[in-house]
Parts: sequence; structure tokens; C-alpha cells
Amino acid sequence: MSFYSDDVWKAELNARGYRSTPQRQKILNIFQTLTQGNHLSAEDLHDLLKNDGERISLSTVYRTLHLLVYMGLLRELELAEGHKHYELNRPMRDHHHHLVCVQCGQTLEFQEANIDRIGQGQADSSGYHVLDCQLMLYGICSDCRSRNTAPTAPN
Amino acid sequence: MSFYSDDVWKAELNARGYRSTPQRQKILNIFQTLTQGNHLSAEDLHDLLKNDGERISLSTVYRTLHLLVYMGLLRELELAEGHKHYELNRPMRDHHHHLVCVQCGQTLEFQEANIDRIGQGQADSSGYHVLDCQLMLYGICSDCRSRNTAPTAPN
DNA sequence: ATGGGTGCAAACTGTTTGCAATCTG
DNA sequence: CAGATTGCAAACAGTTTGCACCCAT
Repeated sequence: MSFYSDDVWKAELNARGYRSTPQRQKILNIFQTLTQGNHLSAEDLHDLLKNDGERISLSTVYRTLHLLVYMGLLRELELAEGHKHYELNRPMRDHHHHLVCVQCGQTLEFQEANIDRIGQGQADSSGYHVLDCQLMLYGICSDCRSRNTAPTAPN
Repeated sequence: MSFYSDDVWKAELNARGYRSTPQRQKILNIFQTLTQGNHLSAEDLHDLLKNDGERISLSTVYRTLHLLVYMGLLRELELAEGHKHYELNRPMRDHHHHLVCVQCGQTLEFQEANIDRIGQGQADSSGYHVLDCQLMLYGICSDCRSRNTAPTAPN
């Protein structure tokens, strides 16, 4: 299920002028072994590493996340929580989209190859190299709608 | 070009237990007269109001933006700048999507009715009431790609 | 040995909140 | 008049940055 072995990724990093470090290897591995559909915040990832007994600072976590997004290996998700989440970017397969309830934060995932196709087409015709393509649907789930019979204040 | 006249919106607010205030009216009007394709951050909006001689606090701007998103009148955009932008939500017409270059931040808009149709279908079958549907494409524009012959560091 | 990477702590930015005063219905 | 809304200032969360030390290449 791994896309990059440690040394292939090391080569990839070196080719771009970056260096392979234990922290970077460890972080990529966490994402590569993460169950499909899970996503981590910077804080989540930091805790996870700490619990694993790793010695790593939150700054390095942030710096590595940026690097991985920049290299196209991770995708950055803006869900309902107010902070970013990250997951492995699987451009061709298992690529999915998100449906978020703006009231309770419930998040559903779904796949839809047509969207990726359309997005790819748009990017091509604009000369962009696609790193990520996400359809974000924001709405109100049926539970919240039924709970809303009485007018409620946002927040 | 206005969707809500001041008193129709007042009625809408009252029907939901909210009150119409000069600040809220003013903010909605700004968005309703904003040129299609423009979007404002909370700060932008606050400056705009201040320059117009309005007396309004940044907190109220934030609170009103939340309310408008919650009511489905605005859509919240996560572009490349690190803070949120808002624009009028035009569900049926002029609805568009964004293509963002993660390196230079250049943003292109495009329309694609099929996406909205697919999104709507997904939401329906999950029991969601859609407030917003946005396809976000993140990539690297051709200018940045050609500028990238030498490896560059992120940030 | 060179210069990229890390950890730490401090700074920063955008956003939220508590509270007293004010305005709307 | 009751209760929703505002402005202010202080608090907050997540993220970024400067710098001295460390480690890959």
C-alpha cells in the first residue's frame, strides 16, 4: 500500500535539492499507512509521533506538511473544524471528495470520476499542472435540518 | 442585480428570529453590488465599510459573515492567501469554481454546470441541503512551472 | 565542511468571545 | 421593554519565524 519506499523518496528529495531526514521519512510513512479516508491535522500528526516515542517538534511537522503538499504528495483539506487536515494524495485511484455539514461538522466522502475528469480538462486548458482536485459540498445534513424546526443561532 | 431588497431581507431575518440592523443591511448590499468574480476577506470588507464612512467593528463583520454563510447567502472560499474570502452565493446562475496556483496564488474562475449537477445529486442522495458546491483545483500554473527549472524551496 | 534541517520559544494573523451599552421589534 | 446586536479589548488557536545547534551530503 506504500507508494514510496524510504529510499525512493530519499532519491526524490535529493533530486530536488532537499535532504532526507528521519522526521520526513516518518511523516510520509504515517500518511502512507493511514487508512483510506482518514486525515490528520498538524496537531494530530504531532501527537501521533509523540506517542510513538518520536522526538519531533511541531514546527517541523508544519514545515514537512508544507513540503509534502508542495511536492504533491499530500492534499490539504479545509473541512469544518477550523484548521487544516492532510491526507495522502492519490491522484488516480481512490480519489474522493467531501460533503460537509456546516452545522454539526459531519463529513461524508464520495467518489466521482467525472469530476476528476472535468477538473483535469479545465486545468489542462489553462496550462496548469494539477496537484489536487476536490469538490467541496457544504450543506446541512438531514439530522440538523430536522433539529432546526425552531430557529437557531449560528454558533 | 440585487437579489434582496432591504425590506425583503428584513422580513427574511425577522422570520428566522433575527433582527435587521444597518450593519447587516450594508454588508449584504456590498456583496450584492460587488462585481461578479470579486471576493472579499473580512478585513477587506471592514476597510471598505470604514472608507464609506460607516461605523462598524471587525467583530460585527465576522459575525455577519457567519450569519450570511449560515443562511446560504454567501459562500466561503478558501483560496491561497491563508484567510477566507466571501462572495455572493448564486446557486443557479453565474455559479463558478476556482483554479489556484499554489506557488504564485494566481486564481482562475470557470463555470461548469455538470459539476453543480453532480454535486447536487450527491447531496440529494445523502439527504443534505446544499448551501455551496465548489470545485477547488490546486496546481502549478505554466509561468511557475517554467520558473521552476531550478529547484525552489516552498515559501 | 557546507549549508539544509531541526527544536525551541517568541511572534504573528486571523478569528472568537465576554461584557456593558445600545438598538430593534 | 425584553432580548438581540453591537463595539471594544482581551483572549485564542493555529501557524510561522529567528536563531543557535545539528546532521545529511
